[in-house]
Amino acid sequence: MAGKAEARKQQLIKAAFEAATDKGYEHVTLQDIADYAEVSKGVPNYYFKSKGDVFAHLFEWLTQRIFENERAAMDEVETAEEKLQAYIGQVFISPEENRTFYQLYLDFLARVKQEPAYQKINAQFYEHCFSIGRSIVEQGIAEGVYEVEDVEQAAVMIRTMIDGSLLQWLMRGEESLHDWYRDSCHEGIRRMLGAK
Amino acid sequence: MAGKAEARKQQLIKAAFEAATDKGYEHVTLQDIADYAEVSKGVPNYYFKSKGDVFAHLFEWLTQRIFENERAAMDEVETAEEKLQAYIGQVFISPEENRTFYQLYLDFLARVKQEPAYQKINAQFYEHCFSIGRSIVEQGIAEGVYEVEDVEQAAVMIRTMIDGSLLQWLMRGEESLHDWYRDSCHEGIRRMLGAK
DNA sequence: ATAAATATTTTGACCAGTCAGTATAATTTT
DNA sequence: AAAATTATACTGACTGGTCAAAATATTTAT
Repeated sequence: MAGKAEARKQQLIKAAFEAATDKGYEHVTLQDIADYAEVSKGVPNYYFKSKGDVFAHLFEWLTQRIFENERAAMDEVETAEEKLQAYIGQVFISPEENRTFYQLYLDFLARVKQEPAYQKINAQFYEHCFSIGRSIVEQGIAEGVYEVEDVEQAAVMIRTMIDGSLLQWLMRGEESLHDWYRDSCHEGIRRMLGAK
Repeated sequence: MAGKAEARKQQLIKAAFEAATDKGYEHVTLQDIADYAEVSKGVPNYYFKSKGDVFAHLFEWLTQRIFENERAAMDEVETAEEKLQAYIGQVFISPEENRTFYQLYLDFLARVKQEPAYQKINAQFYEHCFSIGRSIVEQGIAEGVYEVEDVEQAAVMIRTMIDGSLLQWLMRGEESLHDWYRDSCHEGIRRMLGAK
């Protein structure tokens, strides 16, 4: 039963996610992961090489999920401007989800330097983000609504703006600024792209 | 000898900074701080309430120092465009310094949620950053080189862009992209400000 | 089909190591 | 000598990982 083992792993990753959301990344112990998954202490180490291995898989799951949601939101609409709006809208999905997901993402980022595995996962995530940016910019140029010299630069800067905005919103801890950051980010990106 | 105690504290903060740079924030122990300061284990606890207290002071020192350097760089020049360039130039001071300082700053950011004291220190830092942004934007408008509707929004977005760029550069781990991110960030901000 | 044998998964006690903080002793300063 | 400062030994709590035994599932033999 290979599927069974995979399901267990998923269960443990989910448990680690919930534990991290509740207690904060750095305070999660193997015991916590086991408790949240309602299994005994030995199980995480049976399915994963180590605690760090559990978190690496969680990081992968997290970034994959964020990316897929963003991509899916964009696929719902047609024009470049609509796609940008859908993208931003999905990124700034809600204060609750953003707090949970982005705080954990930030915890991972802080450890990228120490964990080569994390760096690779994040590089993949960035690549996905850049591909989203590129497709919006290229389409926008084709539609004649954007005007940029360097598509790659614009694609990268879109994500820069998004991460900077989310980070700042999260750090300021003011729930109510969520809409403001979403709109400011959106507006800033449009100005950067020379939107008509 | 009040000055003596203050000097000792400074020595311990510096030691914590060096230890964190070498071993990574989360791996620094009280023993490390003592070792780097070349004192014995009991000393940090004599001058600070706890290890967390040492780090809180380090965080304050770090953000204060970053801000003062930025402000000083700007004061060297006259026009808004020059000030923006000086600001960006100081932010992207060098790959080595950026890696050290910004990695540690990131470690702190990841813990802002858990530590109310950190949140306050960072709020103060942001306030300083925004004041820099405001002064550049206001002067630029007065000089007729920038054109923005909302000064406060522009000021905040400048820092958003900077933090996003530094974060991404740091995460990608490609030393050589440093100049590229500096220039892209600069260019992006100028476009955002509607620079002539 | 049933029982025995084998393989897989789960349990939880345990170990070895770490570390923050404390207590007390020694030393230096005033 | 008294007070302030520093050194050192110690404690108590905690954690990641191990492992032998138990439970459960799967396969094989009768």
